[in-house]
Amino acid sequence: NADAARAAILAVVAAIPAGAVQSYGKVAERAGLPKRARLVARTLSQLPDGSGLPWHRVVRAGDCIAFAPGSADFDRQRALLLAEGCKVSASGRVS
DNA sequence: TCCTTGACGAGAT
DNA sequence: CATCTCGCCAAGG
Repeated sequence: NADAARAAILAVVAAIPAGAVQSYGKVAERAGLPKRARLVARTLSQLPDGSGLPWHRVVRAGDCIAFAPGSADFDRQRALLLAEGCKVSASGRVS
């Protein structure tokens, strides 16, 4: 049943509107997997490049980017968010 | 099988 | 704010 959970998570992520963000915990909750934020994170981490999914709209609780500021991943995600109109501080907080 | 590691989260200090 | 402590749980060693 791990596949069903994975599919549910991807579906929820795909449904996040451009310009908005959702926390790992919220995504898990909406996917019917309460208390499974880590599973969401793990699932996204294994996403192949160019999967088409808006993985960058998923952030930590409190709306901050999950990667370390300065890391390549952090910069990638920040750029994608800024590109669709989100305000993201240098520290990674999103509004 | 046990132990360690995380794109995590909430609460207490 | 910055740390810590727990709870959670799939993977990989």
